[in-house]
Amino acid sequence: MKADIFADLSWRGLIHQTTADEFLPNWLNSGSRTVYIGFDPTADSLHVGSMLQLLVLRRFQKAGHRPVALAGGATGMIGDPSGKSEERNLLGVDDLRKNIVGIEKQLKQFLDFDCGENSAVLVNNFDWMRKFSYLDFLRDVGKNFPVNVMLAKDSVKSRLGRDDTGISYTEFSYMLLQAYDFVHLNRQYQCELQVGGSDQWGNITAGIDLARRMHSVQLYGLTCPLLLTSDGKKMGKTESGTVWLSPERTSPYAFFQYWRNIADADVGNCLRFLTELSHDEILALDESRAAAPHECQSQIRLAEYLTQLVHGDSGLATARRATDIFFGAVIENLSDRELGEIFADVPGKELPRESLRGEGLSIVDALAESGLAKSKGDGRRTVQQGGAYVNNRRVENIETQLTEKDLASEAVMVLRAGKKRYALLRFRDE
RNA sequence: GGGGGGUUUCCCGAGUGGUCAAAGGGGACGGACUGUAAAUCCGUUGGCAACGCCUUCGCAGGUUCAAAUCCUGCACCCCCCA
Repeated sequence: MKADIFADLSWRGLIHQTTADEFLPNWLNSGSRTVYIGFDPTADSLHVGSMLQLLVLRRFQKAGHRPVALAGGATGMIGDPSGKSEERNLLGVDDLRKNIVGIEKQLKQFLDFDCGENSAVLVNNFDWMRKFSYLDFLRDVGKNFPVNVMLAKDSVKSRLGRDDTGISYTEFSYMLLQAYDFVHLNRQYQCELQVGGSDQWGNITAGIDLARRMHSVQLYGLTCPLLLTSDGKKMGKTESGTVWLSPERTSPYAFFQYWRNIADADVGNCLRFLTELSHDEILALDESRAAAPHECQSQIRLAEYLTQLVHGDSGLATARRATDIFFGAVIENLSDRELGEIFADVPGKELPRESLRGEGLSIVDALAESGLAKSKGDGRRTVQQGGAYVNNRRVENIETQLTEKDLASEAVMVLRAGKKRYALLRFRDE
């Protein structure tokens, strides 16, 4: 085998729990194994939390194992109660289908599907679950689940004995589906190891038990820690929402900035969990962070690495250029298209081009129109306090009139109030 | 059923006839500092055709040259006694 995957995962802190601590290291190093992780289609894109799982799968592949990525078309219809304090709303079938398509696209991006022996496999559990009749499922699968064992699982226990919320039969049955997936993948692909977040332990062990009961085979499980910040919150959530992998939902710039702003206390874990940087480089970054925290070398390396990985070279380039501009570089000689990319997250307003002719448009009116100022008085104040910028040049004079020569590109002008609040004005011809 | 207190600008909260666009604090915003952090400091914080004008102090009327402030009615909230 190419590398000692278990030792690497362990060094990175990616192993939370396994079903066979003694056995797994040698087993993984002595042959190519098939490993599976499931992904929930709760949205049409994966987010930062599931990225950790996906990257673990990728690590397995790079170490010579065969990864199976499962999109939960069937399980998504039911809803995993693990880690949820309340009953879920079921997703509509159409949404689900759309989500599966989006997620499969992302899974393909991280795994190699064309590398011979250990090419990745993409499956959707709807494909085999749909064929099951309810009666068959109860006889073949349900019979193997003692309810008293199911009741003891954390995911179920945490929902029982509460007055405000319970658990439906549907969600209660969820673990049977996931357990059966493991058995099915074992039969069809000789999959023997299931990996998941630490909240998946109950579902994974359920699958291992089921395989033993149905086919007398021994399977294995490994869980990873959840990606949490040092104050115990889920990573990848900001005030403005979740950080997604798809550029439609989270622009490369916003993605880059998320990592660029990770707290010192968290960035070490992120480097270990989410990058494939060498141990030496990570240790060197740890040292540089202790010695010169203000240089943010760890954050920058992390942001560049992940943006490149998720959005590619061009995404990274856009993010970099946007970063320069968002932090004050004067904006000139750009095209409408480039500005559109860079300011993808920025609100805009259309105005007739006519307003730039003659006298021009006063800076105060422009701020008010763009929404950066609540009123003209507010805009006036912003200028007087030195907080108004056009194309990142500070506007000193309250009397300033904007004309066509203030355009940053063919038809767009970039307004800014304060350090970070931007807005675009687009001037269209009549 | 009786008695008392309250309702103020984004929030809390002062103001009890003119000097009130309304103290103070919080929040927010701008500036400085800084590591794109935190803290700190300074400034701003109803609108506008702006040394002036208009709108705002629960709602609707009234007294007055002048009302957030006084009177009447209404709505809602709180407390005490039955």
